[in-house]
Amino acid sequence: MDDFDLEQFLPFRLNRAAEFIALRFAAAYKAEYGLTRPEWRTLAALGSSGRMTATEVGVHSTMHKTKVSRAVFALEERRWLKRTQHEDDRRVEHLELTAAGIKAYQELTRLARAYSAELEKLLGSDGLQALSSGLTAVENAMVKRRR
Amino acid sequence: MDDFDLEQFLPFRLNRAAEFIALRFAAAYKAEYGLTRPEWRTLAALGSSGRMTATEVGVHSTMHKTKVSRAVFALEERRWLKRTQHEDDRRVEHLELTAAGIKAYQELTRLARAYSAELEKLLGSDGLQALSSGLTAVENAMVKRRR
DNA sequence: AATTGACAGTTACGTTTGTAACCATATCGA
DNA sequence: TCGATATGGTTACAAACGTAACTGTCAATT
Repeated sequence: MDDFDLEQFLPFRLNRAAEFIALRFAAAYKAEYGLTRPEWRTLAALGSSGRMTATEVGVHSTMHKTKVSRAVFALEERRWLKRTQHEDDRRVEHLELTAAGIKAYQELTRLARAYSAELEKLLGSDGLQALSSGLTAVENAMVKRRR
Repeated sequence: MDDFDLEQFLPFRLNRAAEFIALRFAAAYKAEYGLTRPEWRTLAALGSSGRMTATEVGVHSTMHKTKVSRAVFALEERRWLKRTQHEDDRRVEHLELTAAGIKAYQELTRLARAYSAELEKLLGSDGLQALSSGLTAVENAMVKRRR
């Protein structure tokens, strides 16, 4: 009917691939821990980088303030995270994982690593390599076009 | 603190890239036509393949029934799409774009093509090539793991 | 000191989503 | 021919989301 093909359109393909790849992993932390994606990301950010502010978490994991805010609240309720006030600037709060949070983080990163290995098998190392360098190109473009 | 890095984790990278790439295009059809993504996808599917059922649209564009259902409703309200009943099976309805729908489809595919060109410049043809073959690998994996 | 503007984080509100239940119709098997 | 089961599509409900407005605090300017 026309020569446009949704199947070939990069935004569509990228979206579909991301949904497929990310959802399979999300299912794990959702089913086993009842975590949302923003919560998992916040946990991962704090777990790997240690103490951070909410804004820093947002930058690190590319999430909007409100998502971070809600995720922090949820993790705090679960006692996986505690806040402490910055002394010099009372607007800022430092976020840090509790012992329980660190434990959860470690279990989840174990899952994440297992999933990475599974992905390598699923995509083949060539496929993985191509995808990774394609993503790097996108990431470079993102920096350039940072709004 | 640990050797896991969210920044390196493929599901995260893929998600972020997809958000970036798709959102930039989505902004266009959202701002100019007030379309949602499911609506755009449905329009694109029907525009390029002609008459289809709702289920077929869902398969073609990997969307859940409910998304398709709502998108069809919205497009119908806008008079961009009309339904006709299948004679042999009254559960099924065939979907088809109206003249206005086809016109919108054509304008949007023009936008889509322009965006594709812009992406090539943004990512470089090497980056684009890599991304595309990486996505192909994911797509092959999706077929294998079709749930 | 008072005013202004910027910034960290939260909250309210309307929209979009996913899950599951649902209706209507069709098909299969006894 | 009847009952069970499957299928196409819709709807109800709760959860998640984005936008924008908000609170509280800080810094700069006067």
